[in-house]
Amino acid sequence: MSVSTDIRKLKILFIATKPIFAKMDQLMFDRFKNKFPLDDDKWMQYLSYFKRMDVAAKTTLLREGEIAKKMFLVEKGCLRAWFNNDGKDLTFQFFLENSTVASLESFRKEIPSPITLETIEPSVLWYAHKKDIEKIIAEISEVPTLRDKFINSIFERTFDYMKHFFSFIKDTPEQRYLNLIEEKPEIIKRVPQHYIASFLGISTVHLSRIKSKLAREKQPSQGK
Amino acid sequence: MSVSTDIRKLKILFIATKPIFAKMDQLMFDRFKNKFPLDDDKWMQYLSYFKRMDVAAKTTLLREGEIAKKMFLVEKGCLRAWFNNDGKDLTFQFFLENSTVASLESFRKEIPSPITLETIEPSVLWYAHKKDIEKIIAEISEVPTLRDKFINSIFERTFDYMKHFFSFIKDTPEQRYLNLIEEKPEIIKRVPQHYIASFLGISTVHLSRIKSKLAREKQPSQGK
DNA sequence: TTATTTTAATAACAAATGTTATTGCCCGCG
DNA sequence: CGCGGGCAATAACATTTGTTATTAAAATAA
Repeated sequence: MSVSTDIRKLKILFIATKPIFAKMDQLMFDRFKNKFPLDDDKWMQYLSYFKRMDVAAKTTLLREGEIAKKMFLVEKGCLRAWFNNDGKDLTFQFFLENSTVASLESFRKEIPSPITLETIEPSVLWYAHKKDIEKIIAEISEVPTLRDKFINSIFERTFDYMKHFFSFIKDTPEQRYLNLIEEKPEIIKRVPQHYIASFLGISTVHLSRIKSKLAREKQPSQGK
Repeated sequence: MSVSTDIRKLKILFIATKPIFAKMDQLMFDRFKNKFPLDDDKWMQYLSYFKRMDVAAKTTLLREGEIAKKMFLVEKGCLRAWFNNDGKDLTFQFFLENSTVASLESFRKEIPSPITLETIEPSVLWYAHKKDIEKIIAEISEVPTLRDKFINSIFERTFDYMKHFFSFIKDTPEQRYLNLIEEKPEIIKRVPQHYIASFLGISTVHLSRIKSKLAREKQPSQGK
């Protein structure tokens, strides 16, 4: 259980990914612009920074200890961020379509990443290198309205983490599970349960118990 | 227990505070500059935005539901941020000397604050109004180096919340308590234990148990 | 000082949660 | 197809944690 860093996790980026230098389609283009709100002209300049990659499930994109040099955007698929604690694989975040993905602290400070990034489903990602992302951010930062939008997005992330932390001091695990169903139903549907358990801060057994309890409460009478 | 929003909590700012329009001293000046890194000239322009206030312990600076229009800096004293959940008073953050204090989400988005800000000790604070803080931030944002520093500080806050959240999925309450002793020993010394308990996500009784267990382990033999 | 209120420790009991082990299902791979 | 591994449900038991109540100490106010 603490032994097996299994073989799939050892696949390295350039082995697993076979980058495909496809053209970014309109949908993806719009998503990027939402994250990095430059106008179209500027964008055309920068599009070449981004490369598409097609990866299998359980592919590691960044390993704990490495320094994050790329930022990813999810066109299709599902990822998780996790760290190892005492032999246990603890998942603390999920990423679905339209998310930007990076080991944020490693990316910004160029320190070894405390976390691992890994696909859960086969995924289509776009990535760019830190240097190039920084060029875009620098450009954004010169325009007051864009800059505000960018800064807002950072604050929003902070608020998200705050709220998640709040739920650990105010909610029971059952309530946290219900919140997740309410707020991110896609996660429940697409992510294996044992990953969700660690995200909620409980054991897999306990999550299973919560589910069966909820199921029981919902249909107290279910004649044969 | 859930009933008493006692009288002291109802003291309102301008009753409790008696603003003293003192001159900001050199130490405080330096602290501000650390948070809002403008050069001295600019600072002189802005100093008048800040007002000093002297408040008693248990004074409410911002009540849940109000919109935050001020940001505070702590010259001396200790504050906490808390919210009410199901009749329980849950503390999620402490502020000591040299902290900036605000209901961040309320301050930025001008929405009712989900939290209450309250002094724990008699405190000396400096505050400025949102409009004025925004002027300073706008100015900072025009200078690339200062802007980077500012953005970094936002990220740092995000990382702090992330790490605190991590500790809820990887550590036992006992370990979280030990971490707090290690990382913020001042908090342990100055903050009543029942506030620390909710910060750690446990009951007061349980924190008390943890403490006595640790004390027991430390001195297994303590002859008469 | 005396009287109140706040805070902390402890015990006793109840409830929640973790651990380990077992079983069965499902799915991808040979 | 059939096999093996990953995944989920469940049971049984151990441990942790919460709740309520009691008491004492400490801080604060009158």
